[in-house]
Order: sequence, then structure tokens, then C-alpha cells
Amino acid sequence: MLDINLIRENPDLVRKSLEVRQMDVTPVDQVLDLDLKRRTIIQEVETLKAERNAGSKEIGRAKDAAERQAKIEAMRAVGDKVSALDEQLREVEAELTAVMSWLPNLPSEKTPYGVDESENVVLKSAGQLPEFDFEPKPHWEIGPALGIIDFERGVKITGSRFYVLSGAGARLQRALIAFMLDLHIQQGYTEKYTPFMVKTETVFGAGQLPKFTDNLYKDHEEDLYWVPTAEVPLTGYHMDEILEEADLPINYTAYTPCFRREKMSAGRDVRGIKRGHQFDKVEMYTFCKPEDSPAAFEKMFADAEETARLLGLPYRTHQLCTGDLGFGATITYDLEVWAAGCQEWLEVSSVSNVTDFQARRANIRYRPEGGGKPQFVHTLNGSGLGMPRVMIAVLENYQQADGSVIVPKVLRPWMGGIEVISPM
RNA sequence: GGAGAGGUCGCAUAGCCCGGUCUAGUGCGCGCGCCUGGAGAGCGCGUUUACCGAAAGGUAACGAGGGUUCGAAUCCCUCCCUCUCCGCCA
Repeated sequence: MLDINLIRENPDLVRKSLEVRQMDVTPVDQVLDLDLKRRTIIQEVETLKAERNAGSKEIGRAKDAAERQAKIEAMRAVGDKVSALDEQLREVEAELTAVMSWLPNLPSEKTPYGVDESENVVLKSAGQLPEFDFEPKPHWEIGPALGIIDFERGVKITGSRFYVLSGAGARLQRALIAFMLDLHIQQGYTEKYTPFMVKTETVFGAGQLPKFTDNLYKDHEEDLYWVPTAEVPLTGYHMDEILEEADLPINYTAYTPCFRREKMSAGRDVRGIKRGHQFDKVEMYTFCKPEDSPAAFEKMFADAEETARLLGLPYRTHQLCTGDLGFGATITYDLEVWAAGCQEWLEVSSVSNVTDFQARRANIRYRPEGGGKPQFVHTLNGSGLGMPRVMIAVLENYQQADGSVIVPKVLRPWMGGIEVISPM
């Protein structure tokens, strides 16, 4: 959510931000209009309420019955006006919130202009692309051949885009999760195990509602959503709280499965495990003071990079341009790892500085040391790498001519002595 | 899922039966000051948040949302949560 004061005082800045995101600017005028209506009604209704409060007190003190009755009649009239205006105010405020909740965050001045993802800026490449003296296979061949990915069973149990990991494959994923969590803990994050189902307010706070309704799974009976990312419950963790400045920054890491309907991407990336309705991910999340968020952003991205580096995966990084920037983000770096089999760079991490956008929605503030008004915190989120895609890269880059796959050294502590995954 | 109890200003509580003097008393905690060689005790003052307003000031919030009323922490309804017991269950 944007600051209504900012929109009121600097509407051109907000229009500009919508333009660079290639979005329609008319909501800005709607907001200005509704905001004016709102404030007009508030002034009117609050004057009447003050009158009613004073009048009601007099009634309490009034001795003369006739005078008292007259006053009651008068106040009843005032009360009716108040009710009518309150109703109007509710409507205007609901409308205002509705429009506001669709406005994206303002891009940072450090985010380069661009129309769409083709204009994202390359930051760097790191690591050596693996070389093979044979034709490297895609994971959808490696996995089934090794008996560690079972597409048919997934489809049988649930439907298309679902799969089962078996034996060393399932274990490999568990190793990845454990490796990442332990690494992030070393990097200064506190592990959280959160609910995987959350209520509407929580999804709204993280900025996934109302815009991404179509991508969420929902239990309509209980009015609960399945988390599309750990970012959602981690944002909600401090919802409606006032944190102490001394406690900031707060860094969390969490493993969760992620559930996405992906209606919009139907038909894309259907082969293999690249894009499913359910996938596992380890997330990093930070709450900090506004002035600290640029540095926290660089740190979090460095932490994501370290994850790829330790796994020995060649990667490259991008900065998203304004046209490709996510809804709540002001600035985003993406990290892609190379997958030798499908010959593709796979996006495995996206780190964003969300500034106070989620903090406003979720009402997360901190009290400055030495007192003063509570301020909104800044929040940042980043994937500590999405599991299936990292798994793809590991399987495809570490494959050998005989069809076996070498287990990266950093994962071996969790593999129970398995150094090479061989056909069963 | 059933029965009962309860949710009030950081914490603990009073107020609710009998609606107005209650944004709300008290204790603890916390902050500032006095006192003291210093500390403690003691004393004094202060100690939620949001919104509207240039300001003065005003409005709102006693789990949430509705209702009754001139007026609701207080009465009525719905929902949520916590605790105790029962049922069921990994």
C-alpha cells in the first residue's frame, strides 16, 4: 500500500511510477477524488458527533423533563444525520481502499527503465559452465531413468504437473532444504516453521491480494489460503505489531511448500519439474529500519548467491527493469542457474526490497529509540533458492555418461553416505 | 464436535448485574524530576494508537462485526480467540 499522504502531495510521482511499470495511471485520480470526498465527510460527521456527544451529556444532567425531551428529539435528528454520513463514509473508504490496494509500489530510482523482461540488465556471471564428452540429458530423462522422479505416479495421484520424488531423489531435496536452512542460519537468519495455510488478512498484508487471487489455492469452507510463498506467513508474523528499534533488523528463514494455481502460465514449461502447482522453497525475510534496507538488500542477495556458489552451480544475475518489477518491489535482483540438460538458465531466486509497502498493508511498525511516533519498517524477501529448479540444475550439471549423478559435496552430510546416485 | 469460564490502556486487575460523572480506576513495569555521598526506599509528574484539522481542538478504538439508545466497556445478536472438562484423532 502506498502512503495516502504521498499520493495527495505528489500525485505526479505516483503517475510516473505507474507509467514506467507500463500501467494505467487513472487510479491516481480516482484516489485523489475519493480522498477528498472522504475528508470532507469526516469533517462534517465529526462536527455532528461532537455536537451529539455534548448534547447527550446535557441530557444526562438535565432536570426539567420537558427540556430533556426536547433535547432528546434534537439529538435524535443529529444522530440520524450521523448514521447517514457514517454510511457514506464507509462506502467511500471501502472504495478508496479498493483502489489503493491495486496500486503497486514505487520503483526505486536505482531500478532501470524497461518495457518488459527483455530489458532486464545483466549484472554478472559466475562459475564455470559444465562440459561433457557426451550429450547431457534433461532431468525429465535423468530422473525417471534413475528411478528418483516419477511423473506418472504424480499424475495418477493428483493430476498434471504433479510428480513424486523417490528414494535418493526425495532425499536429495530434503538435503537441499536442510543445507539451505543451515546456511541461512549461519548467515544470520532465524529459522521459522510457519503455518502453510493463512487467512485473508495475512495474504493481503503480503500484497498477494487482491491482485493475485487467481493464483492462490483457497479452502472456501474455512476461508483459508494455501501459502504461495513463505513470504506470506513471514510478513504476517509481525502483523499489527510495534517492534523495538533495538530488535531490528530481524532476519528470518523458512522452509515451506508453495502452492500456486498458475492459471496464467498454463501450457508453459510443462515438461519436467520446472513449474508445478506445488513446490518447495527456502525463503529469507528481513524487517529493518528504512535507512538500512538498501544495505540489507545487497546482503540478502549476496546470501542467495552464496547458496548457488556453494552448490557449485554456474549462475548469472539480473536486475529487473521497471516493466518487469513485481507488485510490491522497488528493486529486484534475479539469480538464474544454468541447467546443462535442457540448456536453459533457470530463475531460482528473486530478491526484493519492498520498503514500507507490505509494512503498511500488514501494519508493522517500530518504535524509534528514545521514543517518538512508531514508523513503518522496511521489509525484504528473497528465495534462498527454489527447490525443483535447483534440483534440475544439480541433476543436469552433475550427470555422468553412465546416467548416474554425483551428489554435490555440500549436500553429502544429509545423504547418508550416498556420493553418487546410480540407476537402481 | 459438545458443556462451561473468559477476552478491558506493556503486564496484572477494577468497572459490566443497576447505560451518562469511563479512554477508562488501581497495582506492577517503564521514563523524567526531587531527595541521596551513591543506590534503594519515598515523593511528584508522565506513560496507547489512528484519523480530521494551519492551529485551537475534535473524532474513533474496552477481541471483531452488527443492533438497541439522545448516549454503550456496560444491554441484545453473530463471529473469532484463550482456558477447563468431555468426545474424536496423527
